[in-house]
Amino acid sequence: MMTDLDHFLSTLKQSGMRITPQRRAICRYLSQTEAHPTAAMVYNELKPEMPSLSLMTVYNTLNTLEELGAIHAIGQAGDEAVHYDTDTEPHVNVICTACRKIIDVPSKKIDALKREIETKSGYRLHNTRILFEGLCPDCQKKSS
Amino acid sequence: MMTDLDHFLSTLKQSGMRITPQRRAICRYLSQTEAHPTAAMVYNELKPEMPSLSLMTVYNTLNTLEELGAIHAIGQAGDEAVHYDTDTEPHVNVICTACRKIIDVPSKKIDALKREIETKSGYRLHNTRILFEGLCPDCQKKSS
DNA sequence: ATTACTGCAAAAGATTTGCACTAGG
DNA sequence: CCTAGTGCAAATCTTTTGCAGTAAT
Repeated sequence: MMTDLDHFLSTLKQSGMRITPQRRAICRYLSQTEAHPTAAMVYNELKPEMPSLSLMTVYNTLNTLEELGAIHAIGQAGDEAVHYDTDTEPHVNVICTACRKIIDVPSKKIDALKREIETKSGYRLHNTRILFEGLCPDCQKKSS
Repeated sequence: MMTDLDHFLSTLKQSGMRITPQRRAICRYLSQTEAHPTAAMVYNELKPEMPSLSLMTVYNTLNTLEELGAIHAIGQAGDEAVHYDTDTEPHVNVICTACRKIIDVPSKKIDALKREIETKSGYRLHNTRILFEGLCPDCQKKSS
């Protein structure tokens, strides 16, 4: 079976990029996390087990992976920094304005929306970023 | 007739905020522009006619207007800074990856998508940010 | 052996903060 | 009059750049 980790690594290799221990660690983290991490989050998670890792390498690797289309930048989620999404299929990101949790929600409606916008605007679309903000079930309970 | 400018100013006033010449100028610019400006763009546009204006006041005012819901931040559009949108109705922003032009496109499908996501996720949604990236008609011609 | 990658330090760019002065209500 | 707003300078935070040493292929 082809794991997500293998997918990331072979994407790098096929583009002529070298597989370094740092990149391997970053890809492994990305393939295992449910979060939508920022560069700083990746760095803080991996730093303990790889003290030599520098934040700059994290930025480099995330940029490279994004250019190769293996991950997507979903922009700042109401906060400071750019969050990344390892799910590259069109889907909706939903973020809780209270606890900042981000989840992915698929929808069959996205494709039709994209085609409608393409027709109406005349643009040829190749990237989709849909973000809803709201209160997650947990935070709804807490606030009531 | 209630102009957009009046709308912005009365929103400020009703929240107990003072109407200063700077805020009036910023609101006037926002009500007249077709662009999706960043703070720096607003500043550069108004600086010639109001040399005393400071970038900081622009940030303050845009933040205030956003908190009041009069404008929306649409996040960085692939580039550096946060762009603002004076259209607060749910709609799609489409940005050209070549010339960076941003247009608004309405769609009746957004409401159904939002309801679907609300049902599937359990989140109570209150903000919508939909961004498509692609090539605008002009840039398609140029590249062919 | 090459050449790309890493990591440090410093830079760049956007946004925020502290504070004295000014002016809107 | 009194408080909020302004504008300056400096701080902060994220991200990028320059460069010498290091390591992947």
